[in-house]
Amino acid sequence: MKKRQTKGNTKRRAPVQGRAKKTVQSILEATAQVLVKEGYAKTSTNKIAARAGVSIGTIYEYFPDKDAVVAALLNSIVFETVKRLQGRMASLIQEPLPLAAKQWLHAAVDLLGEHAGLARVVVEQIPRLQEIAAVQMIEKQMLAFARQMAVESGERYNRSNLDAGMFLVVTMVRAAVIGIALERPSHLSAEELIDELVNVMVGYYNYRPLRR
Amino acid sequence: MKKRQTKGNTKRRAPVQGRAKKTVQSILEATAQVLVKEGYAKTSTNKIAARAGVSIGTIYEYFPDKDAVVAALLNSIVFETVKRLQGRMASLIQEPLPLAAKQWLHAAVDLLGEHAGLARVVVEQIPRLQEIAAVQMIEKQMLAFARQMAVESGERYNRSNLDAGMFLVVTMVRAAVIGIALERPSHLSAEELIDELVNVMVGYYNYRPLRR
DNA sequence: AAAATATCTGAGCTACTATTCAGGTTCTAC
DNA sequence: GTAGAACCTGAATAGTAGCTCAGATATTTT
Repeated sequence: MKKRQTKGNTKRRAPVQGRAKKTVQSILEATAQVLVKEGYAKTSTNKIAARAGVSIGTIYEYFPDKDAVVAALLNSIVFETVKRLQGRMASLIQEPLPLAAKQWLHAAVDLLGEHAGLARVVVEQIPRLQEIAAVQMIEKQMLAFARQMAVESGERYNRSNLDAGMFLVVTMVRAAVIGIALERPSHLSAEELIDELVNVMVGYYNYRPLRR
Repeated sequence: MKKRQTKGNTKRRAPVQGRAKKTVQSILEATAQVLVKEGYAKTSTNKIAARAGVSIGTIYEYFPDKDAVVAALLNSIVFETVKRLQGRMASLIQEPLPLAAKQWLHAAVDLLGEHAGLARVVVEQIPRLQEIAAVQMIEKQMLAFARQMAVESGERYNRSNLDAGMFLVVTMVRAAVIGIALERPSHLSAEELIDELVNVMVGYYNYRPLRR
């Protein structure tokens, strides 16, 4: 079935003519649809080809394997969205931190919410998510925020618990954002959950343990 | 391949003789090994049977399908471990909360850490994890802690932000525990991460926003 | 318009997969 | 010791997976 060992031919043609670019685009769109409808495990290159209205061979003209198609889809969605939000993001740096954090969180929750069906599949079914470039990019932004909040919160941190704190903040905020966007109980609004999440963060950064 | 629709025959024999119980046990052990070695997607009933040294038919004598085998494995591990920790858990209720939380977190991190290889596969590759009884059981305990801490922390909460806070705490602590047990960078000890996690919680519960 | 290149097709190959079932073996109860 | 239940076997069924490749079609370059 697989031949993961003999990687050999990971390179494929890049589309150069207009029609080929459209073909690739339709493959990505079909991939999103099949993923949402069938889940990752039942998504096959044959189904993608059928839905895209292209022959199976065409997929392998541009992608070395199934995972490459999925990775390309995710990268295209995230990079496109990040580009759209870039302006808003840039202006955030000037604002007072809790407010900036709040807006960043809103943007992140919205991004996931817009593609909820796909995001659900991606988050809970796709293995090796961390290896995808687009995901790494977003986490890097989160880390920047976390570090800045820690720095501004003053002298409590030494080298070691700064690292620990940042690791936790990144891990926990990621989970919270995903939870708010995809698993939020209907009686809670994203708005109030984000407010409360900011409270968690501010509470933590303001907190001074009695003695260490 | 599958016939999820026509569920029909979900019932199988339960082992009654000693030899059958041993067989089932060896199937579960083999399942754990194959899962760790191959990952969920590449785990097949045939591989499990081969590793367990039983014929493929035997698996279907006791389990209706592949997922049932995996679910049985997880339930057996968690229930067994929970039973082992039951005494420790019970005595926790009396202790002051931050300390109790800390010990509970330690137990949870240890539990995952003891089965790290398997836990990694389970957490990142197994779909519909929430449906497994053993998982629900652990989350329920977590919720109990979160609620008690909120109650003891006094009058800040109204109905709505109490719910929001609990949702966040459960979501975030789950992610933190998994992260500490499975993705902890080597220069950070579980000990200090747990301490810092308790700080996050206590900081949050003590925090009083300026105005609402 | 011919040659070169890009694009696309789909039958076909191999390697699995989950699951069944007819029949054999071992145990337990009478 | 014999009937019947419990247990176990493994060839067989029917299906899907990923992926290749020889060749057809379309576009661009010369």
